[in-house]
Amino acid sequence: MVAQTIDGRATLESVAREARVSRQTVSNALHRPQVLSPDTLVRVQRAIDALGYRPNRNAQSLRTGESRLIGLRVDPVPTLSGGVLDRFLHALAEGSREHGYQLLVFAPQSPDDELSGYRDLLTTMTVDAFVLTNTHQGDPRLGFLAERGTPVVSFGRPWGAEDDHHWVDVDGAAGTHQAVDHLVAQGHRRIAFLGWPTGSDVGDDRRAGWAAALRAHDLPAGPEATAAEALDLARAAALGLLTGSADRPTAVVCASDVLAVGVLHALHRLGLRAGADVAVTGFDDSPAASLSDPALSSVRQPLEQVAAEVVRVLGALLPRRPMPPPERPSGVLVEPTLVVRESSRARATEATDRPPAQHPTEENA
Amino acid sequence: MVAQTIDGRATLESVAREARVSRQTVSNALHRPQVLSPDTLVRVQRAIDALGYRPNRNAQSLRTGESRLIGLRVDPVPTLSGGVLDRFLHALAEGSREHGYQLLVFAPQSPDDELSGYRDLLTTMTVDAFVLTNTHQGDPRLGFLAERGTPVVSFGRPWGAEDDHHWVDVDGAAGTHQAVDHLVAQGHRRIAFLGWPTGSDVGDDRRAGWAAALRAHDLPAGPEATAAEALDLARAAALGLLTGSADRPTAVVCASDVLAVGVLHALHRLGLRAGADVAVTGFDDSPAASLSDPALSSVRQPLEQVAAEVVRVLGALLPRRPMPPPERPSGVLVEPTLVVRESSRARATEATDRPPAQHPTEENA
DNA sequence: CGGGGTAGTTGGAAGGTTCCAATCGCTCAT
DNA sequence: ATGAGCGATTGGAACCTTCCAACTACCCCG
Repeated sequence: MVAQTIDGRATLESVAREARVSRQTVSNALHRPQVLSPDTLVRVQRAIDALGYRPNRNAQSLRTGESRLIGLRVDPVPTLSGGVLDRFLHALAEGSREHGYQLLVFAPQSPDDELSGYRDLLTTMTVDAFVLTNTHQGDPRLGFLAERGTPVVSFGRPWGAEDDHHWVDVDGAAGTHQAVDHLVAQGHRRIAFLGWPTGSDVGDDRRAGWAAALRAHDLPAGPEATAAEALDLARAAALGLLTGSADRPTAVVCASDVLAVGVLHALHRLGLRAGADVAVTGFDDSPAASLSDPALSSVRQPLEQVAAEVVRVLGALLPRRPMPPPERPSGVLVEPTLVVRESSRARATEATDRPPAQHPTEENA
Repeated sequence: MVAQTIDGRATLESVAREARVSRQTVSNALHRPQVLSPDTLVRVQRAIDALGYRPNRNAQSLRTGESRLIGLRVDPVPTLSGGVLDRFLHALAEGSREHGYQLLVFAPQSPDDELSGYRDLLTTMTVDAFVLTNTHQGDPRLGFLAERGTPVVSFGRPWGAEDDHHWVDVDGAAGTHQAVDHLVAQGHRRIAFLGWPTGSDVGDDRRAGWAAALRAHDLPAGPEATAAEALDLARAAALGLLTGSADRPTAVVCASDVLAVGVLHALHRLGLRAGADVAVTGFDDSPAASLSDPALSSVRQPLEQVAAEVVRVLGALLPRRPMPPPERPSGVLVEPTLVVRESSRARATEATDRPPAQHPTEENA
């Protein structure tokens, strides 16, 4: 009985013949099995298995107008630095698959027209939705996509006024706050901050967490400095921070791992021991963090969780149901976790200090 | 005149009406413009522009049986470590686009069935071809895909006997050979190697380059050691290498950046200065390389070039022409480049040495 | 002046799916 | 007994494109 089509690909039609039912019944077996009588269902199932039938995705997409693909742009200059993209991408692909979607990764086409890539994928009906990363204030993509009703979720919140889109973000301020908590628990009182130049939303947020934590602990505002995301600039700024005033900070919270490594270098140059003399924390837990000497404590973004949330929010937007409830734009903020390593751990002499249980160490991170 | 369809999407049909020609003529205008009379062509073109028409990719795919998507699996444990995936992915997306293809990124489904993801994407006609990474000897994917004639190019050569598929790879041996050349030019004579445990094809290849280079320079085989890809193991192995024998090596070539950073740590622990006392080179030029102290010289894989070659080879395989010439499997080997930083540069006192011009320094890398 | 060739253009069909309206076979209440 | 009602199943149409065969002018040559 098992009669394949010429080129071996089973179709709805061929399955229907095999099971001696109509096309539509096979389709129902796949999409609304409850409407079929039990014995018909098993008969169709058997035929499907026998022929190894899998629906042709292109035909489905053509008919339904949905491609079940989610677009994600990868930029030439990595917007998600140092291995962050790796983790996020995998988590996103995984999550999408669980919702029956797949990920289409594309590169920007023309640097002048920011939107062309998105427009193309939409008008050719190649993708149903987008995940945006690295959105900035007044990002033209948000308006453009909202205008044509494309489901969009951005990794990164709308820092500006209009938050008329869905987003998922990591609470950077909570991350630096955690870092300060940890340092205070280690006995530190003068805690400095090394951040990016003012004006970057993410950077300002991380600074705010540090400042708020100092206030929460009734500590005076520590010294601070800024440097762009480059090792030599960070090192120079750190030198200033560590030699500038009479009472040197005993700890430095940084807005990124690169900045933190700059501090480590500065300490080394000054003959100070990171961890023992001055504690340092970074942000992002990039691969470099565990390789630095001493290993760098760093705030780790829960990218798997971010990706899962992104997919969840997108999933609610996607299957264009009849009369979609005018769902208000939803924002989700997830908490990062400090990974404690040597750069912020007191040495053996102070090992009697109760280790703060809420902060995972490398082993269980 | 400009009459959009109800929901705003232009179709071939609507363009045809607008230009007062038949559907087929519009299709010809897109695919075989030379068969149209010049004035018809411009008339159709005008209509296309006026309506903003772009062909529906799903309909095209259904009709032609080609989705114009290339599948790439991203694995939970990053097979391309430390930012390598970032670069490769972007380059691949870019290259695909230039050939009219796009990249579909998927996560493995069930860990037990290695092939299920590939099979699904094929039988649902979601992708036309695959790019494989991290292929190993007897990789089941190669046989499976070859069996059903799927175009495949792997990043990584078939180390085993049967090389019946197309591949692009980086000449790791050439990379370590370059490193040795550079070190010899700096006056080093006792050059050690720190690699991975024997049995890894990639690792063995990198070791072979080091060994061959020593022979080429008439140098005795230096000491060597192995460690798995972990910082503490690398450090321990490096300590053995540096303290084991009477005449300590003055340079260590490593099979990875992690191993090299382990050597840096060991040197620091021994009170030796990396670069000045013992030169060190890594492999992959991961972000951590430029952050280490001192900055690590490292062999950089030309991933952009690899991706371009992958797409080129795939491009030749893809449009299923009538009677495809039984093209023999082609292999492409591209050369990596050593990026020289402080970890392998003699200090100021020896700055009179002529810097080897063939090796780019960080600035022009 | 009629027939073969050609450049340009055309309508029908197919590709595999889902939506829609209709049909079939029963049961149950009247 | 009969028609309403319901669960189960069905065929036709549509989604949009490309392939194929055919058709229309028109030119040229015999």
